[in-house]
Amino acid sequence: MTSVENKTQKGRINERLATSGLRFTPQRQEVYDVLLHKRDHPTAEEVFFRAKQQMPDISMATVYNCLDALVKCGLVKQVNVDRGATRFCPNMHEHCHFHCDACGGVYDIDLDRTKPQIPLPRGFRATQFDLSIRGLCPDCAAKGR
Amino acid sequence: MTSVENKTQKGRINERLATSGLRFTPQRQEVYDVLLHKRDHPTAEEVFFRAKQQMPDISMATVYNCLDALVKCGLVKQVNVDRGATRFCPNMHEHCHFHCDACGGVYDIDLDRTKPQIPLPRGFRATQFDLSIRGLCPDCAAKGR
DNA sequence: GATGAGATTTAGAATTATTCTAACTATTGA
DNA sequence: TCAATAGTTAGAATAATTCTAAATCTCATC
Repeated sequence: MTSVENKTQKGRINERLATSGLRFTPQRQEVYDVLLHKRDHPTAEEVFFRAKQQMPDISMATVYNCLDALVKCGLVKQVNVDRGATRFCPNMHEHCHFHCDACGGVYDIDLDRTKPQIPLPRGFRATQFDLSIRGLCPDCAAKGR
Repeated sequence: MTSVENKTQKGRINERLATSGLRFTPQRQEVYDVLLHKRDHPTAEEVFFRAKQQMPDISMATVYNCLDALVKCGLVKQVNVDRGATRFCPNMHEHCHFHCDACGGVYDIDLDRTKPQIPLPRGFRATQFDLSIRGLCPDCAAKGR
């Protein structure tokens, strides 16, 4: 990340937090950085370990708080893969998630052009669609797992 | 349920369990009956309370075991609503779930004619699509919540 | 800069949903 | 009938998350 990119990114997170009445803190910045840095949909615990590398005193409770704040202000999405721990994702584009049954990986699938259209019975009012797909990722499919 | 329907239903559960190498037991029957009786997507705990009415000695562990067996043999589907407890559903038709943000209710939405078609990037092999929709159910929408 | 209100962080306790364990019981096939 | 196997049970253990209360930080105002 160049220093200019870094600055605009900081501006954005600061602004987003502010509009939700939340403060910009080093911990929130760090947690967000972790998510931006490696986009593999880490769990709260994984975020905690990665954040600890840069900020050894950060606590698990703070990671939960920060993730919560980032979700609330619209910078981060929660991803629920079945029963496992919640995962987090800084991709706010219209997308869904592919879960590989072999390696457990989670991949973003773009939905820009193909939002599913589901006719709902009379009276239902939908605000959010959430699609998840299971199967084999390209690597695991190639290995014939 | 008439006695004839009851008989065919018993035959079906027995057969389904058998083909998965599982035994037909009164507890599994009871748990399945609970799900068929009120199709409101109960949690394991709710199933436990309802089953206890008819079978006071049934235990929570058994309810989990039975639900697991029913899922394994293809009579029941698990429904994950966000972070909450897993819910269970005896509807094996192609369908998805609508979660009402106001009352918390879960409704089946039929997908017979409109399976979402998502173009996956090269290499991905999907085996299962899982769509969930959030919003307001007809009741809550009408009450303007 | 000092001050105080309110937000945030922290460690650890508490909670919730679920799985595990080991003893007991029931069923099935030889 | 008997042994092998499957299922049930209560309670302990675990995993993920939320709660609590004290300490710390931040920001607007003096």
